[in-house]
Amino acid sequence: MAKTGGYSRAATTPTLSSLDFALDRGSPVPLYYQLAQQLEAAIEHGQLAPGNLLGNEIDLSVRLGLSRPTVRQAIQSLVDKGLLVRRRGVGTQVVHSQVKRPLELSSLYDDLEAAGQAPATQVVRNETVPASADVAAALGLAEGGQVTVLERLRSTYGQPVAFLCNYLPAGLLDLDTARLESTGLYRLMRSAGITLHSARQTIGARSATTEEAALLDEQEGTALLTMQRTAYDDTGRPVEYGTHIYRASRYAFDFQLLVRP
Amino acid sequence: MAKTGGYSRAATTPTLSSLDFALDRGSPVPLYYQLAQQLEAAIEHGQLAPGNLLGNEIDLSVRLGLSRPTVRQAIQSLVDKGLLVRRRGVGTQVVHSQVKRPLELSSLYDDLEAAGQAPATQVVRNETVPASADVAAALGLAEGGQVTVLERLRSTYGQPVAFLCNYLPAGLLDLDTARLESTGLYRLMRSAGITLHSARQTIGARSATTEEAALLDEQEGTALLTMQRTAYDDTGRPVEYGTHIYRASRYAFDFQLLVRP
DNA sequence: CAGTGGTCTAGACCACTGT
DNA sequence: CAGTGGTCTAGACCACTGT
Repeated sequence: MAKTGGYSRAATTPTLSSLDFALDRGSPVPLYYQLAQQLEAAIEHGQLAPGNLLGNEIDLSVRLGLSRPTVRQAIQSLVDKGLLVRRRGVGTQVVHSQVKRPLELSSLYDDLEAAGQAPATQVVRNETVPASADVAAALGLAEGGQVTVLERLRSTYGQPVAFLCNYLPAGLLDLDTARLESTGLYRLMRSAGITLHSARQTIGARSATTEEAALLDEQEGTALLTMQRTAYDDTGRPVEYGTHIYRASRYAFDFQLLVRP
Repeated sequence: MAKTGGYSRAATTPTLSSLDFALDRGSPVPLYYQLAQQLEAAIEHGQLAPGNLLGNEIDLSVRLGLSRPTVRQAIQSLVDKGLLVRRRGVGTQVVHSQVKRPLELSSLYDDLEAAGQAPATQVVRNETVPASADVAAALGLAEGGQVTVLERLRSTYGQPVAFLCNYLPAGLLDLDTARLESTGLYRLMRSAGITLHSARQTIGARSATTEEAALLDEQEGTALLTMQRTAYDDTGRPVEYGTHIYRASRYAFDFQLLVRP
């Protein structure tokens, strides 16, 4: 194989070298972030195909007029997203199968809306009560501490999808029934300045009781999907505990997992 | 408030300043990783309590004899794990509620073993067949391409827990029935040098058919938990597609989610 | 052996936070 | 205003990979 320095290097990056990245140093958007977004766009639009090598970091930084750490920061953020793979001694490649959706703390409302299903919510209960032992434990409160309990029936096209029971520390945010019927709980929390950071979820299944079947327009004994979740804000304080049941005929959990090394 | 440089700074880090971190520059373990592990241990053992401030990065780097980027790299890895929170202008704190388990691509075998349940596996089917359309699509193969199909019944204490059906590209690894009965599929894959990187999972529920009920020692119509998963290696190639059913009375999925900003 | 990413240094300036 | 983390530079040496 013929080998000339510049030529062979260019040959490993047929598409990347022809892309131009526009970096704006006047912008408040960090340079590494500008680069990451443009690389992501190039991957998404197929200009960088799966398996393509990116070219080494040093060349890339020289070509872009950036320092190597800045280029690495951009690349690392895409590695974290699962779009690129790095191998020492080999190079940085676009992954073969793209991760479509990163793992997210799923919001039923957002999921249904994203699927074009126009979710509707009926608030069945919205009051402040003393916490039972299990709720207090989940929310890190003293037993008998005040919590707001919400019960909501969520439907699409006039058919119930899920029955949601949630507990929140009283006074954490304003839980207006009208607003709860027009949007999701997590959106309300976000707009109140609460940043969700992590959650612990348990997903299981069981047969519907008579009451549950009636609520969800199913027959007694039908298989239901169940979820319990405690969500934490960015300081690690529990902000929400929920027990949900879903009609298995109308809903399933869809996850994209990334394995962190 | 009395304020003397050294004193007030020490006051914000009552515990950290009394901890000593032992960094070994002769070790092949990176310095940032040594620091991260010692910080993590200090958090786990309660020497750094939830809400404690870590002290600013500059001081920390001077005290440890490290550069600031190295200290930042250690801190960032714990922020990624959900153990620390950083706020510009405020500082770095230990989160209030610790993330017990990071999100993982769960292996039923490992989960059961970790719970002290001594899982046993019976291989019901292990053969190479042409791929059906759905299996070929999931694995990115041509329809009719060769795939290995595995059917396994997993039990603990002599009672079935799940029935697992998996498809893998033929020849990807040696799937010895005896080894499959003594360990989990993911462990076999790891020991064959396959690094799992991401997966797409769907979790749902449905009623057991007569055959499924018989397999799992349940009654027809019982609620079952179902999972479909396609797993990808670190280059993004699909390496496994599975359809699993679980006895809801004996198993539930337990997840720890981190929300990436 | 050449080429790659992994780690590390010693700075600099800035944006944001809370008093 | 002082203190914090966020971004960025311009290097250095090393470990690993594949030929």
